[in-house]
Amino acid sequence: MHGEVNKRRKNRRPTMVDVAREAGVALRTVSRVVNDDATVGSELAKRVHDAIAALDYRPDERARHLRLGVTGTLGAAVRQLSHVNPVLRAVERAARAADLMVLAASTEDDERLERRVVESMCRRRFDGIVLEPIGADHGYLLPELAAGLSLVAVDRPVLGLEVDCVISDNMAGIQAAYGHLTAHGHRRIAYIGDDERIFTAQERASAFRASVAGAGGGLDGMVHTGPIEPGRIARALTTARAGGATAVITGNATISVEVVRGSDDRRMAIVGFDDSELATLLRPDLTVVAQDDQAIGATAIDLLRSRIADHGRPVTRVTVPVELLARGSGEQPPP
Amino acid sequence: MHGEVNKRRKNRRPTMVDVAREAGVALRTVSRVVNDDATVGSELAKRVHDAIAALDYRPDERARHLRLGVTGTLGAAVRQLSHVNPVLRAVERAARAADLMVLAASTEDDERLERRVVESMCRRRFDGIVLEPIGADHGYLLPELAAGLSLVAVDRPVLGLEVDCVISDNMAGIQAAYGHLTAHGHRRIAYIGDDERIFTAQERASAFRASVAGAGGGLDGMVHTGPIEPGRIARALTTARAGGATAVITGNATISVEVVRGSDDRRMAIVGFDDSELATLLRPDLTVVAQDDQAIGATAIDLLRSRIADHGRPVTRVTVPVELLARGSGEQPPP
DNA sequence: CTGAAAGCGCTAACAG
DNA sequence: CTGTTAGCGCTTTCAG
Repeated sequence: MHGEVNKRRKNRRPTMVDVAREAGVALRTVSRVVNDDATVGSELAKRVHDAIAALDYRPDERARHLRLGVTGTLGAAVRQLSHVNPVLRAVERAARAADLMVLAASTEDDERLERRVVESMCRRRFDGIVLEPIGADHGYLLPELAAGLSLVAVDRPVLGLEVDCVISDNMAGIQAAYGHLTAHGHRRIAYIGDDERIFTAQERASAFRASVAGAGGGLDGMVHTGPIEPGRIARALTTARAGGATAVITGNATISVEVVRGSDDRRMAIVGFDDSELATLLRPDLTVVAQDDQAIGATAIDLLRSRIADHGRPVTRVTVPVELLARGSGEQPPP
Repeated sequence: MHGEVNKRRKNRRPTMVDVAREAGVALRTVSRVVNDDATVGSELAKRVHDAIAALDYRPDERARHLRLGVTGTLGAAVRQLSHVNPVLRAVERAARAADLMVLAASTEDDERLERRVVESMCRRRFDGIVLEPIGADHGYLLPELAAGLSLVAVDRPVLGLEVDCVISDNMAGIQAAYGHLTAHGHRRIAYIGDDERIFTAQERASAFRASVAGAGGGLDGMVHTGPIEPGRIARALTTARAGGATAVITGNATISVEVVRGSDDRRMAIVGFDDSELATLLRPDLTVVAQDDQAIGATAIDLLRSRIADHGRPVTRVTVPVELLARGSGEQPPP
C-alpha cells in the first residue's frame, strides 16, 4: 500500500524533514536545535535530539553552505603536506582560534598541481586560501581574484600580482648572520644557497652580496647558489675554503645539513638559515637565523580574515622579523 | 526602468543562468560544456567558454555535490600535518591517480580535536576518510559509520570498532631486527621503545619479548618502554649496557636519534624502527626497519574506494611487510 | 540542441 | 513556537 514511501526511505540518509517527522515538530524547530538557537524550549529540544540520535541524522553542510553563501573553511595549499612546516601548524592553530576549519593539500612544487588545487578550493567556495606560491606564472589567479577569491601568500609573494602576503625578513636575517660572524672575527665568509629562481633564495643571496659589499669585501668564490645536490654543495665548500673562507652562511635547513656533513672535522663556523629539529642534533649545535613561524601563521590568518571581511581593502605585505639563535656553530673563531 | 534587474546583478557571483544568458544558449548547454560533455557543438562551446571568461564564472561545487550526492573528496585526519609523513604523501598520490581530491587536517594527538575534525568532514559529506587514529575512545565513530561514513585507519587499528585498516607488520620487523643482530654475533640485545599505551609501541615491545623468549634469552634490564624523554632514554641505555647488552633495537625514529646521541663514541650496534632522513646523516648510517609507505598509502585508498563502492563489504585488515635496510649501524660486531 | 521544471538539504522570511 | 514557502546553484528528466 505504501510501497512508494518505503522505497523512498530505503538507503537514504535522513534529512531534517525526517527528523522533524520523527520528533513530531516543525522543520524550523529542527533547524533551530541543530544550530543551537536558544529560542527553543528544552523539552522540544530533547525530543529533537532524541530523534537525531534515533535516525543517526547528520546535517549536510553542503546544503547549509550553499544556502548561507559561506563555508567557514579555509584552504591551505602548501608545497608538501608531509614535510616539516611550522608555519602551517601556526596557520591551523590561528584558524581554529577563529573557528575556521583549515583543509590542506600539497602542491608538490608543481605549477599545474598548484593550479588544480587552488581552483578546486575555489570551486568548493572556500572562504579563503593560504598559498605557498611556487615558481612561475600565477596568471590563473587573476580571474579567481576577480571572481572574489580571498588569498594570502606565505613565505614568498605571488610575483606580478597584487596579493596580500607575509614573508620573513630575509635581508635582516642575512645581515644578522653576517654581522654575527664578523663579530666573532671572521673576515672571509661564504654563502651557499638554493637555486636563485626561488624567491627566498634570491632574496637571501642578494642580501648576502649586499652585506659583503657593505663591508668592503670581495665576492670571488664566496657565493654559491643552485640546486640542492650533495655534490654541488661539497664543491662549493671546497672552493670557499680554497678562497680563504673561515665561515659559511647557508641558505636553508637542508643545505645546512649538507654543509655540516661535508665540513666534517675541519673547523668552519656555520650560521644556518631556518631552524630545524636537526639543529640541536649536530655538534656543535647549529647557530641559526630562525623564522617566527607563529607570527607568520597568525598574521596570514589575520590578513585573510580582514580580506574576507572587506574584499576591497588595499593589498598588504607584512615582513616578519627573524631571530638569530646562537648555539655554538656560529661562535667558533677563525683558526 | 530595469532597476530591479541591475540591483540583482550587483555584487553577485555569476551563475550558470548568467552564463547561459550571456552566451545566448540554454542552461542545459552550459552545464554540458562545464562538465565537458562531448555532445555539444564546438561553435556553441566556444560561445559558452567566451561567456564564462567574460563573466569570470566559476562553477559552484557545493551545489553540484549537493545535487550529485558525492563530493569526489577524501579527508585525511592525521596526527600532525606539518610533520614528516610519507604515508600521507602516498595517500595523496594514490587519490590523485583515482581522480579524488584529498583534503587534510591535523588532530594534534588530541582526542577531542580528532573528533571535531572527523565529524566536520562527515558533515561536509566527504566520500571517505583516512584516519590515523589516536589513543582512546572512538565510540563517536559508531553513529557516523551507521550513517554511512566510509573510513580506513592507517598505522593502527581503531580499537574496539570493526573498521578497515592497514598497518605495518611490526612483529616481522622486530623479528628481522633481532635476527639481524644475532646473525652479527650479538647475544644480549636491548629494546628501547615508546609508551606502550600507543598501539604500535605495544606491538613492537611484545614482539621483542617474544623474540628474546624464542631465543631462550633473559629479559632483565633489556626492555625499556615509556615516554620519549632524553633522560629516560639515557638511563635505559645505561641500564642495558650494565646488563651486558651489546646491541639495541629502537622503537621509532625519534628514539633512534636519542639513542645515537646518547651512545656517542662507545660502540653499540643499533637497528632502528622507521626510516627517516636522519638515518643517513648519522655515522655510521643507521640500519633500520623501514615501512613500505607507498604500499600503505595505496592500500588505504584501495580499501576506501572499495568501501565507498560497497558499504556492506566485510571489514578488511591489511598488514604490509616491512624491510630491513642494512646501512652500517646494525652490522657492527660485539666488542 | 532548447525550454521548462523538479529536486538535492538546508535557511530564513512570512503569516499564523 | 508551527507550517508553509522561496531560494541557494547546480544536474537531469521530459517534451519539443
